[in-house]
Amino acid sequence: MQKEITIYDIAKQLELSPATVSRALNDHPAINQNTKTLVANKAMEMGYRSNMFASNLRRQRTKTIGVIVPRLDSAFMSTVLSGMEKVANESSYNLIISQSLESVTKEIANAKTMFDSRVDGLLVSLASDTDNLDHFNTFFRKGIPLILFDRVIAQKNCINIVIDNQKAGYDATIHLINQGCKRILHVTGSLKRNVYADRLRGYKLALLEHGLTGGAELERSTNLTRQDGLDLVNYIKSMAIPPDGLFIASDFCAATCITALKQSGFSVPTDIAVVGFNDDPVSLVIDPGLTTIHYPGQEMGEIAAQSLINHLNGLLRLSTTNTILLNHELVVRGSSQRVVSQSTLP
Amino acid sequence: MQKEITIYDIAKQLELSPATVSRALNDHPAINQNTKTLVANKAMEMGYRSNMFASNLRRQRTKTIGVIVPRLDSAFMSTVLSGMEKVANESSYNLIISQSLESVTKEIANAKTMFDSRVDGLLVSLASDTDNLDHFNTFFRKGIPLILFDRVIAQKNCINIVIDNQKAGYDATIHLINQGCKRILHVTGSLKRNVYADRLRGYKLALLEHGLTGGAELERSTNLTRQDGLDLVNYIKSMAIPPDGLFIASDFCAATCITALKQSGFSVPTDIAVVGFNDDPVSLVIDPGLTTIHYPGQEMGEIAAQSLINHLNGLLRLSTTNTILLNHELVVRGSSQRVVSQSTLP
DNA sequence: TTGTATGCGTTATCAA
DNA sequence: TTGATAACGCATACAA
Repeated sequence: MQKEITIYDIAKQLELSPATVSRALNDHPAINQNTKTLVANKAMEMGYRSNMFASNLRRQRTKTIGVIVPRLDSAFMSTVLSGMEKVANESSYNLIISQSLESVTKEIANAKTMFDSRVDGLLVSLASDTDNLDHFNTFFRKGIPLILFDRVIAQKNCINIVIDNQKAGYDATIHLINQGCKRILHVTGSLKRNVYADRLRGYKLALLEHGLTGGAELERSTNLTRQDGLDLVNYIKSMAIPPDGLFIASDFCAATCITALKQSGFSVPTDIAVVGFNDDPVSLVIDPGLTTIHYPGQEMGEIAAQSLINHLNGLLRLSTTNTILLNHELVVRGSSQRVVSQSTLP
Repeated sequence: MQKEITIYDIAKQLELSPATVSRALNDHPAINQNTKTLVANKAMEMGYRSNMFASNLRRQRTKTIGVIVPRLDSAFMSTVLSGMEKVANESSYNLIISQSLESVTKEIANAKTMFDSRVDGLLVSLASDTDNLDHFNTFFRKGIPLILFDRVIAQKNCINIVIDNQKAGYDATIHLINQGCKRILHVTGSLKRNVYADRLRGYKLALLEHGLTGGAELERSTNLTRQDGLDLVNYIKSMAIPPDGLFIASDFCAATCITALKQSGFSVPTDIAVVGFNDDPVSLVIDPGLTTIHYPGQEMGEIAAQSLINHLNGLLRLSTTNTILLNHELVVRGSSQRVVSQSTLP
């Protein structure tokens, strides 16, 4: 447990002032090049490490970004986080990550912790029951940038990074219609959240455009869990006229549902064609392969982190950009392909 | 962007000394209860938040735990992280998370960042090509606790948290043997890593005990990716005598392999029985359901974080405990069940 | 039970 | 190009 080396120690050994050492270490333009290398070498030799607290205390910034997500243990979110970590790391920002577990109460507590940790900026995807952004007012008041991604609420002074969920929902539904589906059941999550409300809107629009029937019986709002996937089959069996198409807003839920459908004697895609959402790894494993909307998670994480860092460096003004829209893509696999006889299973 | 409130501001308003305010805020025993509530209320009223940097600078600790994992975007790792976050949050520790992307070079860089961030302790799962713990020497020297989990290297002064991978490998293999398999192919990852080396050892032991043939032809070291799962089928088709059992050290790889096997006309489990590892969500979705070793990820994360925090609080001495072994469990599903006719698919 | 005084390690301002 | 000095906000040893 050796003593910690400070710039004073370096200064003493080099017969310089601490101020000069500090400037040399920070590559200050007004410092002689020779002095810089001298200091750098000495620092290395003595095993110096800068004290970020002292530095942060002085500079009033932390080089830390806070991240609040609904759940850490989701395939989609882990790709997003992976992208964020990559970008943050490259710009030598640290990431403090916490999860709301889909509860606004915990989200509020997490926001407070982040505030007390004095993060330079915040990246947030909202819990399923969050109604407003009041708990981030402390951030807004202090001018700490907040970027919402995936699950967002539109608000001034706050970038949203999303895909066009309505268009994605529309694309998915149109695809089913093109495969000959006439009666399409849509299963979605909490309609408080843009991601689900927008997909539903897209679905309805597509039906409307093609003069197809929708209505309450064909719209199910669930938690999109494994169990919901299984329950769905019972619901389908209970229907007077079962659907011939299924658009489920989560791949994992869709995959369990397909498994259960097959066990109940339904044939996929012949009896019921299925489209999921997210392009979760599971969609490649299920048989038949799951048609889905590819969601660029890694990219979304990278762009969110990069936008925040750019803003912090004054390279991007939040007020000029308000929403960043990422491209999604329909990935057609076996679970929905009726027109072409041979599936494109991987 | 209002001015930041400090304990001095509170002290002035209350006509107390900053020291008293500081102590009151920290619930110091020597402070009058009335004073405490007085200070607490005033702090709340004025919108005070403590400055962690000033505090850390004084106390020489950070209330921050560093986490280095191979990949963020894995189902298993995200459950581990979820457990860690839960425990850390409850004890008001922050988590700084970074990924090595399976590269020892990046792991070294991450370790340095963590060191400079002055984390109070470190939770690490090693990259696939890490040979030793030299890059953590700076931590050892300063007495900063390091806990390795899942992918570990045994070392003095450093807790390992693992499951008994050898026993798990043994259990998986024995199960296949009990299902009548005589020729079992084992597919695993980098043998530098305990998790894979131990599983292989367990596999070999089980074969040995039952007088079954093993050998190089039946041991494949891969990266356990999706592609490896697909390639495996080609390998199997190229074998003079194909295996009748498959023990794959990763569920996702096993699942893709099953899909490919079925497409190549193999029947699972009749022709080839398959056992995976991890109890990844995918194992419930694949048809037939994947027999696997349940790996307690969430629990591992919780225990790792809790052990570290206990140590930091002086409640647990690292030297007394060296390895914490978590229970695994064989979960039997359809992919391996030959003896019982009806599968236990969910 | 409370107050005084000091230092934690940096960086920014001003001066040289 | 470098140096002296004063904060940054807090927690503690010592005094009272």
